[in-house]
Amino acid sequence: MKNINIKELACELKLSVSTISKALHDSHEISEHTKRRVQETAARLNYVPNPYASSLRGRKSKNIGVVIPEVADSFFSLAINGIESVAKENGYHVLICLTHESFENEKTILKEFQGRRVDGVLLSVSRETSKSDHINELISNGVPVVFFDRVCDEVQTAKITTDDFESSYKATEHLIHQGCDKIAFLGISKTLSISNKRLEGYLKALKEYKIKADRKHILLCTDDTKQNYLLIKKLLQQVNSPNGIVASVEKLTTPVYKACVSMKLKIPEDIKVVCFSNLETASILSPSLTTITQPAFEMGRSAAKLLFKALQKTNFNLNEGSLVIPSALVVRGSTSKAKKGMPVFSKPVLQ
Amino acid sequence: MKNINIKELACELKLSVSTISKALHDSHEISEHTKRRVQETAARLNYVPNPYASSLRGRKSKNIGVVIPEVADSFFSLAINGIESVAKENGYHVLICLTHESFENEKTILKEFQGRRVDGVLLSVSRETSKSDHINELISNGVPVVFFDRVCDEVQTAKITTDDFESSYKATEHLIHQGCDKIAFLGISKTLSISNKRLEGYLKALKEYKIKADRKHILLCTDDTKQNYLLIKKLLQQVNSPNGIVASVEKLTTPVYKACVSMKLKIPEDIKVVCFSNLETASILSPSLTTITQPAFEMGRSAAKLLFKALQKTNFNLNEGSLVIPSALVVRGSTSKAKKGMPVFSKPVLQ
DNA sequence: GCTGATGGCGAAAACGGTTTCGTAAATAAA
DNA sequence: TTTATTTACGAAACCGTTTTCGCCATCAGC
Repeated sequence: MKNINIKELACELKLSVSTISKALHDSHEISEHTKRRVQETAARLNYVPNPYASSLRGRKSKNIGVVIPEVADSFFSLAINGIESVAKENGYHVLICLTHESFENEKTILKEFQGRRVDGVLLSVSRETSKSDHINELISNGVPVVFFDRVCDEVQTAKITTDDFESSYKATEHLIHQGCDKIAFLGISKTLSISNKRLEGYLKALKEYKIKADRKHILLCTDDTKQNYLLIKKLLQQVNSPNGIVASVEKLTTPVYKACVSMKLKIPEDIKVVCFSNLETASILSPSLTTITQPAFEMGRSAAKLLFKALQKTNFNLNEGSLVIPSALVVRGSTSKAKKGMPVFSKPVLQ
Repeated sequence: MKNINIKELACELKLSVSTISKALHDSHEISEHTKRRVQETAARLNYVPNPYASSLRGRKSKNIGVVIPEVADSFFSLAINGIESVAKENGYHVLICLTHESFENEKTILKEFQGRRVDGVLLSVSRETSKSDHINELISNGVPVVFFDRVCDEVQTAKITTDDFESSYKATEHLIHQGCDKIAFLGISKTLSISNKRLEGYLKALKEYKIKADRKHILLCTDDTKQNYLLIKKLLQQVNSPNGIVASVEKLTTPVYKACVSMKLKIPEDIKVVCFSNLETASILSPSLTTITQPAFEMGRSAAKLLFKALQKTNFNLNEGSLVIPSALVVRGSTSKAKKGMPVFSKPVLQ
């Protein structure tokens, strides 16, 4: 059925446009009788308000922007689920914008958001992002921003993160306890908050256990899976080849496993692997993967909740809303000391 | 820097609002000199046009809606990548709406879209969707809809699908060739297009190879992973337990593998598994998973391209744009006849 | 019977752009 | 020189809502 606008609806009901609008918003100015009449006729004639007219007048779009590096990643897709659940509760829509890990893309997107296409932004920065002017400008233009996972420390706003440092420390410590003494760390960025904190946690653990950190064991991966595979393979070919790997992001899982297969290294006998990952399939990998599982859904939810608080109360101070939600180390086969019924190739060196 | 509107910009330049608007849209009515002046000042004063004002007047939102059951799924997240790439090329934004497989949610979302929040819709219906009035109403209100993957046959519009019937046939045939004679099919809906076509392909293969279809081997799974696990376990416990499984959606992978582990059934020795899936980790599962890999990215791109064609040409007939993009059967360990160095427990029955 | 509240509604101004139409000056054609 | 055309711009309508303000009627209080 053809859709009408408020003017036609007013005409049909022989009421003014303003009365219709008020009736549909349940205003106290309008009698119950009229409200019912309006609502019934609106439903009958298939009236759906034009959101742009409302947004223009009301200065709010009922959209929030979610700016993330990519969507084909368990962490981000679970976070989206969390965000969407809160958005829905608040009658909001979710605009997903992908930076594809490009700083330029991120700048372009945030610039556009200054036009008020969205009322607020949930942001997980690209791995190229090291400056934050574009974010501060958005905020200074009145669009609240809440970071989640990948933050810019110098921006004064709420940040929902997980305990990157501690969990990376735990992951590394776990590898050490399992007998690794040459542990590699796979990062994805020199500037990215999470990558650095995870690196620091790793280094702290090495230091604590008196293991000398080796520059050659710290690998900076790229955005390309194929290339990462080659880089990891090269890592495994070097003279002092590692017997443990901490992979700081999920997308490195497949290249790590494949590189090991190609190098005929058995996990966990020859090399043990732990990965920051939310892959549902971690438990059915060959071998099952020990992971640092991030609270992706909760992080999305918390970030969105905070954003909506800021949108509701004008004087809400986002600086005080930051939250750290702990990740969990889930120990599985890829770091076990010896696989049942299988020969042990690597000797535990510590413990 | 504080953001200004077109009126203030006009004031600053001592020009009229209409001249500014035209200059920024590179209208022939405006002199090159003025255009440059306007563009420079606009950039300097940080002018970002309000999209709602434009949308209201111009009757287009520069948004497309993507309505899908869920986002934490490789197929859909890859499809989103494809969609987003095309949207970006066209200067559009992507509004992601999740139905969570609920028909009611789907109806609510499409109803809202009648308000013109989006210029067009890419839709993959929920598994509960069996009627299509809500879709037809949206279309009859002038919002073009392109289906992808999960379609409603009776709706007259473009559909981008993959060869569900054929690939399911191939998957089943492959299992038969590998020696399975009791093959189970795991579906997710009685009404869903893909589920039914895949079921038919499966049945066709059984018939072709003179294998009697067994009602007890056709399982309707739910939306809950835990429950699916239990259902599959029950399937494997029955008297005439299957020695092959065709799982029609990706999310069934984990429960299938876990159910097999719990039943102490070895894949592929005791039971072979093929799954419709775009999981990147398929190749590193234990054992690696034979998949029907759908062209998710391409399907997203094609659907989006078609939608934009319809948005550009007013008389474009979407009925003629339908496309079937073939899936690929990628044979891996979960269906191999015998694993190297491992005893073969199940005997090939056919061939 | 007069004043002050109150309840129920309508007219009109916003919101910030785009687009149509008009017009003055400059240029070209006659 | 006169007329037609082109160039470059401005005024104002318009998109569909929301919201402010004003109005009239009714009613209570005195």
